[in-house]
Amino acid sequence: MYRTHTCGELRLSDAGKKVKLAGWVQRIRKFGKMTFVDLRDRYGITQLVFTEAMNQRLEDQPLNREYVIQAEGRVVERSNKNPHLPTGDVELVVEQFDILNEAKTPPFTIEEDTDGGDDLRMKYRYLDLRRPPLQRNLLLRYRASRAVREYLDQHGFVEVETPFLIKSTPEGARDFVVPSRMNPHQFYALPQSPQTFKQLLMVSGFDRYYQIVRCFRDEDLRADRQPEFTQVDCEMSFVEQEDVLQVFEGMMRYVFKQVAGVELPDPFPRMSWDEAMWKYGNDKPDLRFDMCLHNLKVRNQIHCPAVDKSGFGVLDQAETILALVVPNGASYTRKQLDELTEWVKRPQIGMQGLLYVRCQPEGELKSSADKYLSQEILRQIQQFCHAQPGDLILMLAGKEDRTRKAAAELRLELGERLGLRQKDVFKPLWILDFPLFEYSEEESLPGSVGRWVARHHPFTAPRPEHIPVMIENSPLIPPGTDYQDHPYAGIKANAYDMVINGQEVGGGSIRIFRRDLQEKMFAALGLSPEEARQKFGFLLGAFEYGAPPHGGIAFGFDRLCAILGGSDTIRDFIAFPKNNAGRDMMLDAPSPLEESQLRELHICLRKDQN
RNA sequence: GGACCAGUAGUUCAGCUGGUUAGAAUGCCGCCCUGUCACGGCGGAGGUCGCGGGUUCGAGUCCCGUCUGGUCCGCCA
Repeated sequence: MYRTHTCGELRLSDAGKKVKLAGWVQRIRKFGKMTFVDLRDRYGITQLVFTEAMNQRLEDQPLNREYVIQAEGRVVERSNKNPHLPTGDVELVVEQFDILNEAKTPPFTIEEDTDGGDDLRMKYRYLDLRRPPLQRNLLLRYRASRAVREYLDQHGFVEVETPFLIKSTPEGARDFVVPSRMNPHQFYALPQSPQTFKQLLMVSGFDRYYQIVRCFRDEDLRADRQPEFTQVDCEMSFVEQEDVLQVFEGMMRYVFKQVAGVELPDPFPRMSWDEAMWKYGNDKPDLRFDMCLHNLKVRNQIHCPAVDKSGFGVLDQAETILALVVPNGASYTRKQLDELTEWVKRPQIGMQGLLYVRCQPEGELKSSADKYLSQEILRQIQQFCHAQPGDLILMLAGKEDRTRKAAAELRLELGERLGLRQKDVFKPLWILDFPLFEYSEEESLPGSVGRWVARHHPFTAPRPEHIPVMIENSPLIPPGTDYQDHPYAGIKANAYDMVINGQEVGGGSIRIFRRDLQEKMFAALGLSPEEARQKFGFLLGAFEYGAPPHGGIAFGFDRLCAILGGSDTIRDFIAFPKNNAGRDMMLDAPSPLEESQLRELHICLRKDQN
């Protein structure tokens, strides 16, 4: 037996016991005739004391950081207690010890806060994972996955595994691809999600399915995006949107309660996609603070008469004018305002500038466009935005899409600077009534300028009242017409996203379950009947054998864990993550293959163009 | 596909308008220390300034290229 106790469990009540501990040497404090050693395992730290003879033996068997040792001795009450450690009332007086394994000096400190950069920490991930914060994160992840399973199990869901080696799909993200040795010149794709399989399970009658499953998407990455990531994938039969929302906000309430001790609201607030875009400029609003957008002018429609023919070109020529009110922001200095202006002019935001109106406490209005805008106009803008004396109005003007996006970003930035995005506050909501289609100008169909692409995925059902619009109209967008005027632009999906604190944690839809509508959808997306049969024949076939109405949802599990842990970085919640180029820095993958292996796969590499 | 930032000791970083022998902290090694817990004190070792080219009397510093890492836009149904 290597140990009788862990390094986190000894207390004053254990004093006098003879125990064995094993773990890693965290830190050594040497004095001439005695030595203290902090011994660490995942349960905690216990101080070992080497006195007299034992201290002598350290001369022959010196210890160092991260050595794995075993120590035996008596637990005693400390004369100097350490209130910072749970085990700080006691220490182990070592009577015998063994070095189980020596260790090189690690390249960074293995402590609560490390001195290592991301690069090194990823390369030596097994060392980084020794650190308490990462251990806490992985334990939180484990608790979250258990809570998910408990809840879904209690609600009659069945976990079913689906294959990883599947068929490439035309819509959506780029597929990761796996060559088939036994089928020369043919390739599997790794699933972007088990979408079609879970629908087939509904056709099979499984009724309530879930899976905590890895998904793969070969797209460019971000700090919070991994090429392989984990979803909680769910599907139910004989349900409408309302049923799905209730089951899964219940799940989220259960998980938050179990894992973080947080009570989420019952029910979750709901907001249409249109309202979210109008008030927050964003389909995943952060409701931890208000500061809604004020729509002074939208796509050349005047909502605040003061900005109509104001005589100020920036406003008069803008397609859209949006404003934000910073409570008590009138005290912002010129320097702070200039800084915000620079912020919106960054290429990623891309605005020409930022207009501001200070509502002085005495009632006077001071604007960066005083030369052009009268007090009367400013007064009307103030009233439109419901700005109080002492507040600051920030205005953005320009093209609708960019301006709305910039205003949304500015809102979040201001919320951040004002400390309104607290880590321990959780504001969930549902976003409903998404557009079914999105316009893509890159790909065109014959006789059409651009084409429609599925905003969610091609299996999403339209809202029932919009089904006729889809059936009765051609998806083609004739040259010379505006796609925004096309009937398809107004079709809403029977889809829903769950948003928490400005992050999309899950999304799903009621699915199409009739062959005719599914074929119409494929046609709308520009898939010929032959292509549709080739790519999705199995699904269309299944729909001919009694497919029940069904719908579901999938949650991004990595991100959910990060939110539960109050962190922005999902990498810290994945045991072995990849960097932003999709590289595993520890394995140094991906890597070239041996020629023999390529030959076996019937693959020959071609030189890059240019 | 594009933009920006960084690369200097094991590690985290400083190094101004180019100018003598490239610094700090921490870690590491040695010596001293019986109550520390971020122990303390004294001493020491440790550098191809990412790589290649250029400008210059002279480059860590300026220019060009390249590689690596990071962040973002596009992209991610």
